[in-house]
Amino acid sequence: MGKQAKTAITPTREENFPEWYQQVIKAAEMAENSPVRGCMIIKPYGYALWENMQNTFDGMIKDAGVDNVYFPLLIPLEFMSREAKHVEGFAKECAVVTHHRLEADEDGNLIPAGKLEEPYIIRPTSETIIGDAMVRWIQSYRDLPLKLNQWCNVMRWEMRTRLFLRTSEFLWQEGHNAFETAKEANDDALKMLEAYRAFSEDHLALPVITGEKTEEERFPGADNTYTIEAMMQDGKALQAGTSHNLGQNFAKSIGIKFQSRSGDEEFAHTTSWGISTRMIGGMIMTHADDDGMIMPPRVAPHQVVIIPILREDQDASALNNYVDDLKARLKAANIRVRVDDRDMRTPDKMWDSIKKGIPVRVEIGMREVEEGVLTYIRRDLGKDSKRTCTIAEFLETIQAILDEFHDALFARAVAFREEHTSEASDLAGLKAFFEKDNIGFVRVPVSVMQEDGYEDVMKEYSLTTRCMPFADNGKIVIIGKAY
RNA sequence: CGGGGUGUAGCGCAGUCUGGUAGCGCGCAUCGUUCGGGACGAUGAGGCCGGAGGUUCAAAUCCUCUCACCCCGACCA
Repeated sequence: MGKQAKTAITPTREENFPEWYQQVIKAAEMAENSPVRGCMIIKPYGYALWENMQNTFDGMIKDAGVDNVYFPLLIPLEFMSREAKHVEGFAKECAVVTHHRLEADEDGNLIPAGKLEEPYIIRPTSETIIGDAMVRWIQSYRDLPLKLNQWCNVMRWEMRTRLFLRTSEFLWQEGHNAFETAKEANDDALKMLEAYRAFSEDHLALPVITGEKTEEERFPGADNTYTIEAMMQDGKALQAGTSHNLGQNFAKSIGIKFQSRSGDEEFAHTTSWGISTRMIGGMIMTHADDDGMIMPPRVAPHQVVIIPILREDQDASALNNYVDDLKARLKAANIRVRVDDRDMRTPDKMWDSIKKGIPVRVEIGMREVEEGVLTYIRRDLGKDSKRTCTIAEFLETIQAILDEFHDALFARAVAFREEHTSEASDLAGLKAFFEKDNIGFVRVPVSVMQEDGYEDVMKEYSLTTRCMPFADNGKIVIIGKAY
């Protein structure tokens, strides 16, 4: 009524984008802040999404000939210092384990005791400890390529955190591959980036620009850093995944060598590549609207929600049988379906499914039961998309509906990105764009990075180079604000 | 680590200046009427007022110390 908001989420994107983002997560029950500073609690609905993402991408990793492994959470401090560039990159944000026991003092407070001879750090990434194993596992060119991946948590002591986008602890996969030749390694870095692009676009409906990072944005110790960059609805960029060609840099600093075909001792060429729970943040900021989340169907925890609608004076058994039967048939068709039979008012269930972004909502009341039909609504199109069809028809078309849903989400995101991408030929043009409070990306010739005053402009508008798109053969660099 | 702010019911807050034994909204529970795009009424449960010490007949309120968290700046997927 009067005090009722027009949108399910307040504030709207327009009013306050960062706050809107937090509220979408809260309303969809995906995650919340934890008692541990900077760390999140991923709730069942959010974790189900992550599991689906993992399952899909894990299959792609295995198709690429990579084996899964697991290495320890703790890394000997000394390992870090083996890689000078690594120290530069991560030392400032490492959590350090210095004790291995707690003792009670006279007041009963627990205090750390048993100081460790050598402290451990909690992995910010596992390059060094996996590299240490590679040193032992690789002796001959016959041991190459060696391709390893692990799904795990890592910790980086971030100053400012935001759910999914930047948390001190986050979940990811980190791949670490070693090769005989420079070309193989570079090809591999590009191949894994292509896997990220495919995963992102074909499964998350997240359009990305593939390209190479500029020198200033490159991963410490990498020869090349490749990236997928997405544009959020506020025009900011999100680096959604990176793949690094480390050349022989890493192998040299840690000692990964092998006997080559000619019998000489050579250093391996390595790559590393990762995507994380950050991608979930990207999906939210790309797809969600002022009524909450919109889940891309291929990874959505529930693709279809069935809401039974029953008045108290009606007999539930006929409806229940009808709904159970439909559910079974959808499951048999490999559709992830949920029946919302919770003890809640019907309108509340509907809004709940909207805020959670379940792609297709099916409503079934006695009307439908009597006629052998169902009514469904697409989340992205809203109540005007309401259709009634027979059960048979629905079963036949649901996969196509979900595919169309995916395509529509993707097309909408691409259109947004295109609308908010401009071209400029020089620094003055770049400055003019951001001076006017425009949002989005500006494509400029790479020579702009050489212009006098370039750094001042970048700093003034807090801009960063996002990437040099492959599509432009390294002639263009995309500049924008970023997460 | 600098600058600013906040700790009172599950959540969001008022009360603090001007001490008098704790309140509002949402949520939660029960009952009734409701239920196809956010319902309403009635009743009810729930609080060592962040912690410690002090002043006082009396402290959420005043004083001292402490802890935690948030925001803004320097780093990052």
